[in-house]
Amino acid sequence: MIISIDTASDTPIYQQVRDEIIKLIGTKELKSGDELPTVRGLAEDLGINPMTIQKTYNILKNEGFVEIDRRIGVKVAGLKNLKDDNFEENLKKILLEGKARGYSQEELISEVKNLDI
Amino acid sequence: MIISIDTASDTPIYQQVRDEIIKLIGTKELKSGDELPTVRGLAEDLGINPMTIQKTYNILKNEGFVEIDRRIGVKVAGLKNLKDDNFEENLKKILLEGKARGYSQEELISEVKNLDI
Amino acid sequence: MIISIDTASDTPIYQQVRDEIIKLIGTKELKSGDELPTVRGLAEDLGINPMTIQKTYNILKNEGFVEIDRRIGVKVAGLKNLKDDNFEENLKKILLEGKARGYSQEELISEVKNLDI
Amino acid sequence: MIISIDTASDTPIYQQVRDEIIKLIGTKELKSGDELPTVRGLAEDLGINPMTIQKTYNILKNEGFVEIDRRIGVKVAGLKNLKDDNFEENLKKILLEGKARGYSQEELISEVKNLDI
DNA sequence: GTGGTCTAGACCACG
DNA sequence: GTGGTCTAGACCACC
Repeated sequence: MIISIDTASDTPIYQQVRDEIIKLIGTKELKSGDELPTVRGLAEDLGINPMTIQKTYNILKNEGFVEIDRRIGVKVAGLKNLKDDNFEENLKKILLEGKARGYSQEELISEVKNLDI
Repeated sequence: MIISIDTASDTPIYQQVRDEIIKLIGTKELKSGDELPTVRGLAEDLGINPMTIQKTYNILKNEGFVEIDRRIGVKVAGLKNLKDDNFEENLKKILLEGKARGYSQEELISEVKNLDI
Repeated sequence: MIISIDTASDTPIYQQVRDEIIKLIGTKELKSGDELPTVRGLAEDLGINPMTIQKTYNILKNEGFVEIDRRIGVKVAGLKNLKDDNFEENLKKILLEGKARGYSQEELISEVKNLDI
Repeated sequence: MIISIDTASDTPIYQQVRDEIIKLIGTKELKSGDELPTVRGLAEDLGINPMTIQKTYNILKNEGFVEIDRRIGVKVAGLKNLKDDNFEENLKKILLEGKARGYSQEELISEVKNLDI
């Protein structure tokens, strides 16, 4: 599982790791039922504090993306619709920023279509 | 100009104000050349410190969304293409989060189309 | 005389006008004895307050670049060496910034040579 | 790290500190990876408010000269070419001012060469 | 009038 | 420990 973080970024590391894992789910590189690395293992790989990964996994659980089983570990949750007002708000916000930056409707749509290539 | 902020949120106020203003530019409620409220005026309206707005305006200037004219105040910059790698990265990230949440390509595209209504 | 200013810039207008005039002297587009526009005329051309140009001319006089004769107006001063510690300090500062930005000695020297083309 | 500021100057303190740090990078007294003093530490040393240094570091980050790692603090960024139109503009402006002041091409070139001594 | 800078001191998030 | 945010109130430069 390829996750890259940037310790010099101003987004918190736990957040970056969350985003990266969600991206992997979005691209289907991680599918329902797939197991995620252990907290300790991933922390070592990334050279960061295990507590940071712990926090990431808790967030992902609360958001419904993963399930945590003390015996098995962490695995990607079954597909349900995780539609969320807050998410739609954020999506709209960034799409409007795109408009403000001068992107046309067509350009934004092609960004969406490019995801499935 | 209607801007709403949430002082209890964990996203910084200056950031929220930035996002709100960019949304207004995105929806064309603010057009090139329109004047923004004065630093002090907006700060008073929102019940926050002028320096916070000062920071917001400075960021918007650096991002190219507004121009600051000592004589007049702050106004929305002329339309140029403010395409930015970082922005595209963020857009892609949130679109993939949409996929991970179970949104279909069509649903995401209709979000884009809804912007122009 | 072609002078362009940017009212949205954060360098004061009087400063911009000063810099532009000095650039014209540096490129020999303005030579010793040449007359500068009147305060009022230049202010009108640029669409700014005459006091601003007045300030510019005073600065240029104090720096030794121009002479002001109440009867004739403002003209470029005779060539003398206006070497100045402060200037050398500034030059060194910006050259070092060039090094910090990764410019090589050769690149900086070619910038100097390009002035005479 | 020796940084001197002049609180009576009309160039902002945060700007002076920025310039001083860039000079240190330019002279290689600060190299890639070197850690800068903490915000509070440097502020105390200089007898100024921490927010002023905060602003300096933020500017340096945006300009690409430093990286801010939450875990460590602020360090000099890896060498990349930070070439910038605005910088070249400024360089040209001051070089032309040199010509206007009567410096010959050779004198200006020797200023560049002196940097490497 | 406008934006820009600075202070002193507080509180928070991150790791 | 680090940097980041915010306040309340002051003073300054520019036009």
